[in-house]
Amino acid sequence: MRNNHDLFHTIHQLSRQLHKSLNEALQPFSIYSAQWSVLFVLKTKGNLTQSELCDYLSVEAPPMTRTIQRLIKQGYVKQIPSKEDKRVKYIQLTEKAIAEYPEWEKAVLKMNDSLLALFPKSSQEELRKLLHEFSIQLRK
Amino acid sequence: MRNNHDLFHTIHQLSRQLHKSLNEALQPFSIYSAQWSVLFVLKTKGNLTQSELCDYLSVEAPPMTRTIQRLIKQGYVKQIPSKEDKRVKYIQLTEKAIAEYPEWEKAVLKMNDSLLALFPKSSQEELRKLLHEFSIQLRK
DNA sequence: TGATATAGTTACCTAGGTAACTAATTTGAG
DNA sequence: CTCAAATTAGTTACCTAGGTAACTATATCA
Repeated sequence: MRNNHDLFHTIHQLSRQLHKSLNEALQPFSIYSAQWSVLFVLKTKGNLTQSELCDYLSVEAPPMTRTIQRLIKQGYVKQIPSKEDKRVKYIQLTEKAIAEYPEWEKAVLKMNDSLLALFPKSSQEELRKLLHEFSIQLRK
Repeated sequence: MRNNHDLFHTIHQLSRQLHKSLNEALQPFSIYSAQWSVLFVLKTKGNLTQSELCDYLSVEAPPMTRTIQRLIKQGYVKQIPSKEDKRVKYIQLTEKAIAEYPEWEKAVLKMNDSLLALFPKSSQEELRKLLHEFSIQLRK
């Protein structure tokens, strides 16, 4: 019983800590973690609609709208109206974003590595596996 | 490399999902997860100062001030000025909070159980262990 | 005693959630 | 086949949660 509180609390705390580190790594580039997550998905998956972005990142539509509007203001992303469905907007990385992406990625990978440096590779794998299983069970 | 993004993303997502469930469980009582976490610590550890609460919950002082002020407004908690140090305020559960606590706890435990029901006990233990180790490594 | 540290607050920031809405599309009953 | 009803994509407004910076008041220390 006590243990479940602790388990959930540890997950929550870890999440905040990782977020904080990510934001530190991205600070020199004036982007925040929410924006980075969108840029990352777009870079790896190609152009997506906003709802596809929501699905990939498991985020509701309203925060996604906000993040995208901010990325547009920063000139990192463009909204491209779909021709088949007038409701849909595809999100596309700009040249500027593609040019700067490697720097962002370098900073993020460096931070990730430093966070995981002291945590054995085998434990990382095990943790990844367990979290994934848990996460799937929750969705049932 | 990709894997680290996934690992961190999964933790983050899990954290939000658990939070959401906790808030659902607490909704009938009009308290939110942040308030519950304070009530829980006070019940198990006894009266604490605000900074002790911050330490236990790994939360910065300003959000703690807000959560406590809300609990005061709801009549669940009292601030008791320390006699030795005029800066310090001890936080104490009210009679009302102590009376209602068992209901809250029942709802939370029920939700926790249902979230973990499909996730084998041994995996839970393993996950707890790994998260704890990781979390300690990060603090180094 | 003057400099420094600590407890708590205030103001303002990002992140994510729900509810209510608009506009466009899909469905299904007649 | 058609048109009203239901669904879907995205936005707006407003909520909780947590963070930093700057501040006040008190304590500690050199």
